Amino acid sequence: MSEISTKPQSGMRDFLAPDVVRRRHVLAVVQRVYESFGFQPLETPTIENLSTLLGKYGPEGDQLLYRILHRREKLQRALASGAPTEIDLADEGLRYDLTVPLARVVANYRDLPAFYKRYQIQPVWRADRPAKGRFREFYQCDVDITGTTSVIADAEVMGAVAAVLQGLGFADFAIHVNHRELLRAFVTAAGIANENEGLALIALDKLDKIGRDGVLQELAQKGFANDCGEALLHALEQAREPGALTRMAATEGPFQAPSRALAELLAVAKDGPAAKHAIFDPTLARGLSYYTGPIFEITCKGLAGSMGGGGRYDNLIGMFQKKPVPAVGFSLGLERVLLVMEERGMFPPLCIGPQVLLCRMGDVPADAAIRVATRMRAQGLRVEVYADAANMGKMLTYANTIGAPFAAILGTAELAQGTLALKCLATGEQAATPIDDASMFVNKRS
RNA sequence: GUGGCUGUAGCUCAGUUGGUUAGAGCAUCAGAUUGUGGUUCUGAGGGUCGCGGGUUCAAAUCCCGUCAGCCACCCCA
Repeated sequence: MSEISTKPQSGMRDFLAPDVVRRRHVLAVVQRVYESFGFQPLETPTIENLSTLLGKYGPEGDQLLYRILHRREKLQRALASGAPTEIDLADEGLRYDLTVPLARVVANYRDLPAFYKRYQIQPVWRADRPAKGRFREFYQCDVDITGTTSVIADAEVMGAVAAVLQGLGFADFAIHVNHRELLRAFVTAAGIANENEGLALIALDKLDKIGRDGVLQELAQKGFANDCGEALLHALEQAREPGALTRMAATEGPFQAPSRALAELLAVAKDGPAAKHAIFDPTLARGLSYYTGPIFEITCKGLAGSMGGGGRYDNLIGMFQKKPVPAVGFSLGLERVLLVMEERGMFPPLCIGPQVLLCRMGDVPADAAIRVATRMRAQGLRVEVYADAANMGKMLTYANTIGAPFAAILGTAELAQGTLALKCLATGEQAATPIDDASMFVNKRS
């Protein structure tokens, strides 16, 4: 009697071998490329204090945090207190991204290098509604550089993710680049109050999808005066025209500084892997509230959301210590990358199962089979021993089922001679082979 | 959070206007074949028709509710 659901939790998945090898294939490229840029690995705990997590991502982000209920006495005490609030019931949560844990680490280990370059590949959790390419448990592949406001750092994180995508075979992705200060200047110039900046930017972000009228409608719906919306749209449309960035960079006023910064960033990035991919996009707005300077987002044809995002966050680390430390980072979403690669058939042939199934005939003792398998494995072969006693037809069928390309038949005759009847299942070729030559036989035919 | 679609065997799905004991393919297992597989043939196991209620002589089928999954939007990686 089994009424327990065997499905994984909504928004979370089991990965069987074919999934695992594809994920590993991508992660191997990510790791290799990140390390080639001089980033060093970091891993942090799954669980963080809620005080670490709360207030860093904006109100929507706080809502999506997985919280961990108190245990035992603490829980009893909280429940007994009458009307417990969320804060009374939990003081820990699952990490929501890798940037905030990094900020905590930088504040906690004061002896890190002045320019701490770390990469981190770990799962994060968001209590979001699952959809295509969106999960509640997913992997982020982050690169960050702390301790400098240099444009080199910005360009390097852009270059690192661009190099990863190129290494995986992508050619048609775009890295949208914008600047928080520039957005703020647009919003202010249009006569919109600072506290409504977020609302306005969300509407603007949709310009490509719902069009000019759609954005105006949405702005009106959110209570913005018509001429405010009109002014904002007009300014942004002008900013999208070719040469607008250089023009703004040359014009005194609130647009000048961020425009100059972006122009410089694009100029520097041009000599790295992000060349050809980086584009100025004045409508790009990102949801996370900790960004302060340049912001990035990667898009790719055929993908609804983004493959990755990032930006500069010069005030986040300062929330964990007195001394502010500037930082910039970029995050690739492993599942998004996999989704596109899957749809486009971008994976090379990948296999990991056993190369050889060792078929023990009924009259061969089990310990002899183990001895032979051990000698074969010592040659570097991946060997599975058929566990049950069975006739040969069944064992060969099983070899096909698990995708093993070779079968090694071990009967009393072979055992006496120290050989194996090695069979290539694709061609049917079979030869009596000394046990220690098994890898030669296999490698010659693989 | 909004809108839509779908829930029948492990998987993919049929199932007529509501009508006897709910089917097929794939997969699994067994046998034909106890030292030679992929093909073929024979057979077997496997179902609370998502769940709950209603209408009806009769419900997988119609109605209501609910849950789950998928798609689009929103937001994000």
